Amino acid sequence: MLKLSKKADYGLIAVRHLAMRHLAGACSAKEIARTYAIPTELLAKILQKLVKKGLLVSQQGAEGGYALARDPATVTAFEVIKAIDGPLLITSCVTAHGDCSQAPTCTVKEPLGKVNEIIVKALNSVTISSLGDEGAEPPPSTSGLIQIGGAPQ
Amino acid sequence: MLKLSKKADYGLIAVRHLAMRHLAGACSAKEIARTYAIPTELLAKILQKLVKKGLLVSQQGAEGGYALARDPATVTAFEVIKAIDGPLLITSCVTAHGDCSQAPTCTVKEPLGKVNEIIVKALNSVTISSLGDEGAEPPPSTSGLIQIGGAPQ
DNA sequence: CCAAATCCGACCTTTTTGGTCGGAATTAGA
DNA sequence: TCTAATTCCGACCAAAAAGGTCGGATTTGG
Ligand code: FES
Ligand code: FES
Repeated sequence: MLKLSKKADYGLIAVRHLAMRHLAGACSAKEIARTYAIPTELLAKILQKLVKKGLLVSQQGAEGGYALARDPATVTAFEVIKAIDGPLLITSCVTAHGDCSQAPTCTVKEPLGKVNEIIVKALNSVTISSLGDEGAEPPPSTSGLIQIGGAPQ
Repeated sequence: MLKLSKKADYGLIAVRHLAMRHLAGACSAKEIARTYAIPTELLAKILQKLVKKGLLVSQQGAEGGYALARDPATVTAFEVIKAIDGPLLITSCVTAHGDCSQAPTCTVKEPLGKVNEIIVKALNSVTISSLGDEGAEPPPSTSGLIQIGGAPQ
């Protein structure tokens, strides 16, 4: 259905949270989970994935926790999503075994590939620090409301 | 995982096929299915969905089949996808009951909403007739510059 | 030593997706 | 009129993915 996974969403939220207190110490998974009402163990697993990909660093032991590995301005939403959900491929032909029976006759994967590129570019233009702005200052006037979903019927 | 469903892919292929023989007669689901090695009944159900949404017209009885309801140049990939998979919403918060527990504290759905708009625009810039010719004809408008993060304020 | 925390992998449940089946209604043509 | 071809429609099923949980090992600061 072309939607982001909840894990990726959680990861984005957590990374943004870490970015805001980047210069402070590390932050435990439990604390982040409680702040945003995310299942603790699930968030922990997501964060561990991000550690493995090198986006975060973890400090074990008491008073430990997670922290950003790089500057928030250099980390993009696409990196976080890719680390959690795997490579972003809009075309559904890419199963694990790569055996799309339609591949020889499929006529839409090429134009769709271009769309894929556009999405990646869009996601890459969103840095973690730019996510920070949104929440730090509560928007007093909701003038720029985003409306995309059309009336279905 | 942010990927298109196979049904949507099948639908795109079928619609494109119909577009190529737009001026010829109708085309049976079985014929299309065989051409592209798609399960017949599954394709039929997809086509029926498109009929219900008004993108296709169907002719019952012997020698019947499906045909495009409108000019191929006026139908976009986004319409086909939306008809099959429902409204395109990248944020995972939008379940059927709309009960995202993170909604009050979520800090990423707004910037992600902008990304969503970009995707919709990209999908809307791909018409069915442009799928028809594989001649690498890049859509001249709407796809040149992508800028989302830089809301200057 | 002990408590707090990450780490890690296995496991389960729910939801979504892809695919199938059988039969009713409709239509063109013999 | 009769029949074959075809759309139509809803229910059903199986596989996969997503979301979430658990228990234990390991590390670290006090
Ligand atoms: S369906 Fe796999 S190539 Fe398009
Ligand atoms: S997770 Fe639902 S609002 Fe972001």
